[in-house]
Amino acid sequence: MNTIDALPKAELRQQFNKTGLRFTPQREAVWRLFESDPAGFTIAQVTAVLAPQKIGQATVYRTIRALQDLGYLKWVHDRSGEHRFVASRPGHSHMLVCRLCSKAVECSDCDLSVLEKLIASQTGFAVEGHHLEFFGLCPECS
Amino acid sequence: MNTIDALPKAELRQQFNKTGLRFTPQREAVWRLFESDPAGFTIAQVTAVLAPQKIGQATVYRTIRALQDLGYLKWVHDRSGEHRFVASRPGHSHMLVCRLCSKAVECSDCDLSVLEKLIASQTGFAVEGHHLEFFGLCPECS
DNA sequence: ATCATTATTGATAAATGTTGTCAACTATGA
DNA sequence: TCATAGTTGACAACATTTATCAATAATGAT
Ligand SMILES: [Zn+2]
Ligand SMILES: [Zn+2]
Ligand SMILES: [Zn+2]
Ligand SMILES: [Zn+2]
Repeated sequence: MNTIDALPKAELRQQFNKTGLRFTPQREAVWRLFESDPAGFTIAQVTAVLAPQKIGQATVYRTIRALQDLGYLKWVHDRSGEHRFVASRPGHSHMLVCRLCSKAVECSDCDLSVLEKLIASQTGFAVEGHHLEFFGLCPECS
Repeated sequence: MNTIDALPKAELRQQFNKTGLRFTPQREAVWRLFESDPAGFTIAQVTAVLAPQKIGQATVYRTIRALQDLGYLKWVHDRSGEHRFVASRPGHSHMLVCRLCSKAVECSDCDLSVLEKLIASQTGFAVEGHHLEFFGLCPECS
């Protein structure tokens, strides 16, 4: 059960190539791992899981950064405040993270423009963007 | 120019003591540093600044965690995604972070309940809380 | 103010986490 | 198929975080 619909392999390859990056088996392995679990992984977890497949940690770091830059990976916060990476679609969105099963689902259609205008008028701050993360219980855990 | 009004030293001491913690000169020094600059600091910056005062990095780590637990320190993200700590008042709030001068101001009175209800009805997620961070330009940098 | 209690400190070491290097390798477009 | 240029992983170098512990000092009670 995935957070997002399976991403065509060709699309991802194209996105990599567009930036001069190559879509290698190692990078595909990292992506497939994220796609396999909507709860996401910390970097340490990814290296641990992929170690048997002989994928070096340098590659893990590089790939996670690349996927982030392409918008296919976003981070959410753990209870302890550390970052966990989660598969996502490119573009701005918010994340809903389950307190129990840690599943994260992406939410793209929430509008904060009213709030941003309110802040602008109250504080004089010119808001350009935001990061918003929700936590609670997913339907299955409720 | 501080983000927040100066916090009475006695209040902070009391908050520490209430939890069985002691308000030491080292802890006060760390707090004063955060209070002195609304842009906040990364852990590395704090240790660098306080090194001449012979404050060990272990103490810095311990104190930052304690201040966080008491609610007097919150983190924001800088461009690279790393955490910077900023003085704050206990309780839930949002942060407005300036893209240019990095100043962070706390914003306590924004209501997301409407949005949370919308999410609940759209996704079945029972929202319990959130983390919201704005970025843009402060009045001085606009 | 003095004291006994008990948390705190900082130096050091140990453990983790992250980035740099580079020769061998391989995905890509022509 | 081939030349080009990005990628890999082992390893080292570096950075960050946590653990230890004897000496020190803040606290609440007296
Ligand atoms: Zn759940
Ligand atoms: Zn973060
Ligand atoms: Zn809020
Ligand atoms: Zn500014």
